[in-house]
Amino acid sequence: MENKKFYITTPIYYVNAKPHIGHAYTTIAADVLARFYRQQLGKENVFFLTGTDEHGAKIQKKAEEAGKSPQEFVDEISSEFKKLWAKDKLNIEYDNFIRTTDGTHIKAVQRVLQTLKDKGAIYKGEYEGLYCVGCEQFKNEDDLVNGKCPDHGTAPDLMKEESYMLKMTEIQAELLEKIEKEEFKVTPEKYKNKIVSFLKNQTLHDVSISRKNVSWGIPLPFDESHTTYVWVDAFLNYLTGLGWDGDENNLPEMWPVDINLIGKDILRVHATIWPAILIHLGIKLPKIIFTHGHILSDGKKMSKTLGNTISIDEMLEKFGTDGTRYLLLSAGPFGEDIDVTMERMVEKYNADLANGLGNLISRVIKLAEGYEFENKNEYDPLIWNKGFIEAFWMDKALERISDHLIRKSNKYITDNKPWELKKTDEAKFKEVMQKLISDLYLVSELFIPFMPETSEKIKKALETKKLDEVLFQRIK
RNA sequence: AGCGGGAUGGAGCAAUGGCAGCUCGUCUGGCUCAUAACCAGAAGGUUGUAGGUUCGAAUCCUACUCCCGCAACCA
Repeated sequence: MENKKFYITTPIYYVNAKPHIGHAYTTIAADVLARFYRQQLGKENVFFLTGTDEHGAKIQKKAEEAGKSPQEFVDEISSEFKKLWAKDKLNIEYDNFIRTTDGTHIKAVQRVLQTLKDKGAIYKGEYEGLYCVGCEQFKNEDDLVNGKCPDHGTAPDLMKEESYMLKMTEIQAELLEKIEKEEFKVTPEKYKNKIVSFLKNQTLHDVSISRKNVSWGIPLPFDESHTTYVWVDAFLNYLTGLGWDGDENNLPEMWPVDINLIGKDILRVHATIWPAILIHLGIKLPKIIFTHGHILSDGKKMSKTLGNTISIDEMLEKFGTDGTRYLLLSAGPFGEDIDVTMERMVEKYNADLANGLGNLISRVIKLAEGYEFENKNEYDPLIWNKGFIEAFWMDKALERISDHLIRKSNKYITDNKPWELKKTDEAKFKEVMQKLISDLYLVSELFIPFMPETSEKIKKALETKKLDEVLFQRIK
């Protein structure tokens, strides 16, 4: 059955640091999907949500270090994300940008927590964790260096603290069933397998959903001495981002989520705590959790220590908005880890965009100058990419446009020599050019979701037979 | 230790039982409409190692080597 609406989300990004290439990758992919479905279903039937996650101990600490209030700090970083998504940067066309510090979000979260408490899904228990006395905070294994707090050089103590807990064990069987039956589809397959084996092999323990000594968070409505643990706060954005007020009997029309797009680092929580909350509330689960891989650089995780990071600003500067969008999406199969290096991206940029697409447009426009041609393309652009995009094969979709249209057109020009025909056989010349122009109209339409600006520029050039600027100047 | 992913011509990838293909790079030739771009042809691989199954293996099985990641409240 055909979906009549399409609701897609990115994770909301934690504002402990400025946006990086990974955030950009997820968001570009979501944007391409959203733009594609807007073409298919109409703008009003698509909702694309992104935003920022702004509470928690880590933020509180970072703000302190920066000598700012938490609110100032999160305002600043959140706006960095917004700027990066703007038209002059990555050109992300979201329908809403939610912030977990929005008043409406906070109210809705509190309402949900109260409901969960009333339903008996939340109880008072104890959270056990590694506590650093110097930081007055619980630490995660990942925060530690050689088992010691990096700030204080001391090993944290195993400590217990009063905390409210969300019942996980009792929903485990139901969750597993929903995942196995793909009522709650975790995809690609390998990630589903991961989660299924995880859920089969151990009993989920109840999770702590509050913190006692973190002030930068949403206070529990039934115990103001606790703030809400960030994950619980964050997950609910997928609902509050639609304007939901926290009443489970009054869900937004766009619900459920069609695609929760996430990176593999946050798969486990998204496939356990998030659905657990919804099951407790009696709300339908998202249809699909799509997990994509990470961006590696030279086969390794990007890290400052290794010095192999590639900044998104650097990419934008070098490749422009559409170049960056193209390169990230075509770097490898969506879902797998993709490996990028600046060197290879420059190569691909030159090969596909400058020498391929850009040069093709130049030569066709020059040849067509002074003549009139229409768009006589016979293919339906909405069908052309459909199968691929529905399968999330954005890289394959791009590859096929390159192969079937761009390379073929270049060959067609060489084979038919329109510059000669122009002098010797005008009828044939017009026929050849008409075919080229029509194919390029198709190219411009197919690129709409991927490279909206470029698509526009191509269309304009085809209509006016003039190219105002060189598309994708070759990088030396 | 365990779990997951991977190893294919110089580089990056494709091919899940049937002649090992694509892009980039290299070499040679062609073209001159175009962004020193475009087109054609060529060279280059005993598919990580060792065994096994099969008429047939990159693909299935076993063992091993190496690389990467994960190892629940890290957003």
